[in-house]
Amino acid sequence: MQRPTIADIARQAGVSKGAVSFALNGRPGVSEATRARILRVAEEINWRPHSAARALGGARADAVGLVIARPARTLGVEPFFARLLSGLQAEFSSQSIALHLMIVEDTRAEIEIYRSWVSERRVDGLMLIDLKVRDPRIAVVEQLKIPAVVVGGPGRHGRVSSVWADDRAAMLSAVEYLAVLGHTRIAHVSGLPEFQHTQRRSRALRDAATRLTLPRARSLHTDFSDAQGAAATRKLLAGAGRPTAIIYDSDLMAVAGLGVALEMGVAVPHDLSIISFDDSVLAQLTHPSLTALSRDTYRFGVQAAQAMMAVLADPTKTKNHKTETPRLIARESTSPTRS
Amino acid sequence: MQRPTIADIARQAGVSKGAVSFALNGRPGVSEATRARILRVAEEINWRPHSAARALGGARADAVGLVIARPARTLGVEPFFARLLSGLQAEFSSQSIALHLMIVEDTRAEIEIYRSWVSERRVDGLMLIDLKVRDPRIAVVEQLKIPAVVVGGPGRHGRVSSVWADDRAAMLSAVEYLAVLGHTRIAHVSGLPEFQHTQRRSRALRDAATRLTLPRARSLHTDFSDAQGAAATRKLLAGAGRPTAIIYDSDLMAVAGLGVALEMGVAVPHDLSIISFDDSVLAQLTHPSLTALSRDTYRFGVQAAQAMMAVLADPTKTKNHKTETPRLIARESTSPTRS
DNA sequence: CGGCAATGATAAACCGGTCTAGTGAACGGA
DNA sequence: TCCGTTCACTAGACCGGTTTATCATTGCCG
Repeated sequence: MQRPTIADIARQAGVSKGAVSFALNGRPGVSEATRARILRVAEEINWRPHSAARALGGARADAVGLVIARPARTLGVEPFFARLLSGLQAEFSSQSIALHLMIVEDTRAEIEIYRSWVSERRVDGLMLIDLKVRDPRIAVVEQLKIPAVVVGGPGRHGRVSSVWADDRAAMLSAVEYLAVLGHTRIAHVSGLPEFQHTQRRSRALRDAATRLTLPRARSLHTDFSDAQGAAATRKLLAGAGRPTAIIYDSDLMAVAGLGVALEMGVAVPHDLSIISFDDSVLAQLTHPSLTALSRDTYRFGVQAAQAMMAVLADPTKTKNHKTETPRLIARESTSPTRS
Repeated sequence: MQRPTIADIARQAGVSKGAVSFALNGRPGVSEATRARILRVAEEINWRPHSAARALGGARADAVGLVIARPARTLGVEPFFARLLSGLQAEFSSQSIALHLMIVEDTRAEIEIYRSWVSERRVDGLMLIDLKVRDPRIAVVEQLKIPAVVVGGPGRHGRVSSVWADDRAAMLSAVEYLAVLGHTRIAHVSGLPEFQHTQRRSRALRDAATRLTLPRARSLHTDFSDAQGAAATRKLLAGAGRPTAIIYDSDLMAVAGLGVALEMGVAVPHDLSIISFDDSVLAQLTHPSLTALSRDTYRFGVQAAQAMMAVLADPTKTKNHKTETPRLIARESTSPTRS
C-alpha cells in the first residue's frame, strides 16, 4: 500500500474517518478504548499526516518564515546570523516547526516573498530582522494579518511583538568602561545607518559623550563588511588627534580594525583600545584577544522563537520581550591610556 | 472577498474551474483568447495559488529540505555552512524554491525528519551533507524514493547524485607545496574521522608521505571545534620532533592553532608553517594571514542547488558532479624551513 | 457528403485531511 | 415510564486546486 491515509486506518479499525481524525488529534468524540485502538493501528501501518491536506482544511502550516535581505554572498562571513539561526531552529524543532528560509537582495523582494508565502499558506508566522527606521515591512505584516515577531526591536512597530536587547545600555557600559580607563577620544565604527539598532548605539554614544564631556566622540557608518571596517579604521588612525579607543559594531569589523592597527604600527592595547560590540570565537582567537560586549546570540534566537510561538498561540497578545543586555567581557585589547 | 480562488476567476471569466487551471499552468486545452482573459482576471483580483491545495493534488512542494546534524550551538562558528547556505539559496530562489531547514542532534533524528518531510510532502528533494562512511541516510532516501543530492560526495552512495570537490588532489597539492619548502615533518589536524571527506584527506596525506618519504606524517582527529583544534596543536607542539608544518581541516581550527603556537612561543611561519584547508575572511584577517586551500564555497552551494534541480527535472538521471579543486593560496603563515 | 481527428471547453472525481450536523443508544431524573 | 441529555460515532460536505472523461464544434480528407 502506498502511503497510508486515515481512510486506511478507519477501515482497519472499523470506524469512520471522522473518528480517526478525532482520535489522532486528541479531541473529544471517541471513547478511550476506541482512541487507543485507532492509535495502535496508525502506529502499526506507520501513518503520517499529509501536511498539505491538513493545511487545506485551514490548519497550521507548522512552519515559520525567515527572509534575510542582504546580499547572499556576504552573508556567510557574519557569525551572528548562523548563531541566531541555530537558536531559532533549536526552539522551533522542539515543536516540530520547520524554518522556511529565503535570502533575497532587498526589502522590496522580501515583501514580495512575504505576500506569496502568506497567500500560499506556507508559513504560520514571520520573523523580521534588521529592522530599519520607518520599516515598510511592519505595515505589510499588519495588513496581511500574519503573526510576526521583530527580532532586534523595539521601534515603531505598532502591534507587532518584538524581542530585543538594550543596545543603549550596552553602549553606555562600554563607554563608561573606557572613560574609567582614562580614554577621552572614543570612536565608533557602526553598521548601516538605516538600521534601528545602529541608530540606538550611535545615539547612546553621543549622549554619553555629552554627559562625560568626551570631545571627538563620533560614529562612522559602514556596511558591516570587513573591508569598510578596515577603511574606517584607517581613516580614524590616520587623522590628527586620533582616537585612543574604537568600538566596533561587529566582531568581524573589530578583527579587521585590529589588523589595520598592527599594520600601521599602532600597538593594541597600548596605543589603541578596541571593543567589539559582538562576541564570538573570532574575538577570542585573535592576539590580542578582543574585549567585547557579549551576549548569548544562540539564546537570543531561542527567545525569539519562543516569542513567535507565544504569538502563534494567541495572536491578540503582542509583547515586547527584552532580553539580556550584552555584558562587557574585558580581554586583552583594552588598557588604561598611557598619559 | 477573502483570498480569491480559481472558482472566483472562473466565475468572473465565465469559464469552468478546469479551464482556469489549464490557462494558469500554461497547458493546452484553452484557446489563446480565453487564456489571456483568464490571466487578466487572475491578475486583476490578485490571485495566488494555495500551495497546500496544489500539493494535495500531488504537485510539487517547491521546497527542498536540508537537515544539518550537528549540535546547533556550535554551528554558528563554522563559516562554511553559512556560505554554503547562501549559495544554495541564491540558486533556489531564482526558481522560487524555498529551503526547508532544520538542525538536529544526530543522524537518527535527521532520518526521522526525512521520513516525516517526505511523507508529509513538504519537500521535493533532500540535500545530504557531511556524508559518513557507510552512511545510513543513503538507504533511507533510496527507500523513500525521493530525489537527493549528496553534498561533498562521492562515496558509496549508489544511485544518488552528488556534488564534490577533489579533497585528495587538494591535500596532495598542499603537501607538495610544503615539501618543496623543505618540510618533512607534516601533521594534519582533521575533523571527525567518520566523515568521508576527512578520510579522503587523511588517506591522501598518508599516500603523499609514502611517496615523498616524509616520516612522522600523521592525522589527529577532532570534532572541528576550536577547542579540540587548539588541544591537538598543543599536543603536537609539546612532543619531541614536533612538526614544522600543520595542515588544519578548517580555518577555525587553524586560527585556534595559530593562537596556541604564539602562546607557546613557536613563531609562525618561522618555526611552524600553517595551512588551512578552508578559506574565509577569518584566514585573511589573522596575523600572520593564513595560507589556505581556497574554494568558492558560495559557488559550491550554487552548483549543489543546480544538481538538485537537475534531479528534480529528471529523477532517473543521476550524476556525480565534480567541482573546482581547492587551490592553494600562499599567504604569510608558510615559509621555507630554516635548516 | 460521411467519417474521423483535433480543438476548446465542461463537469465531476479526486487528493487527504477537518469539521459539522445528525443518529442511535445508554443513562438519569421526575 | 417517559423525556431530555450526554456520549460515541457516522456520513458527508468542504478546503482549492489538478486531472480525467466527456462532449460539442470545427475542419480536413477521401
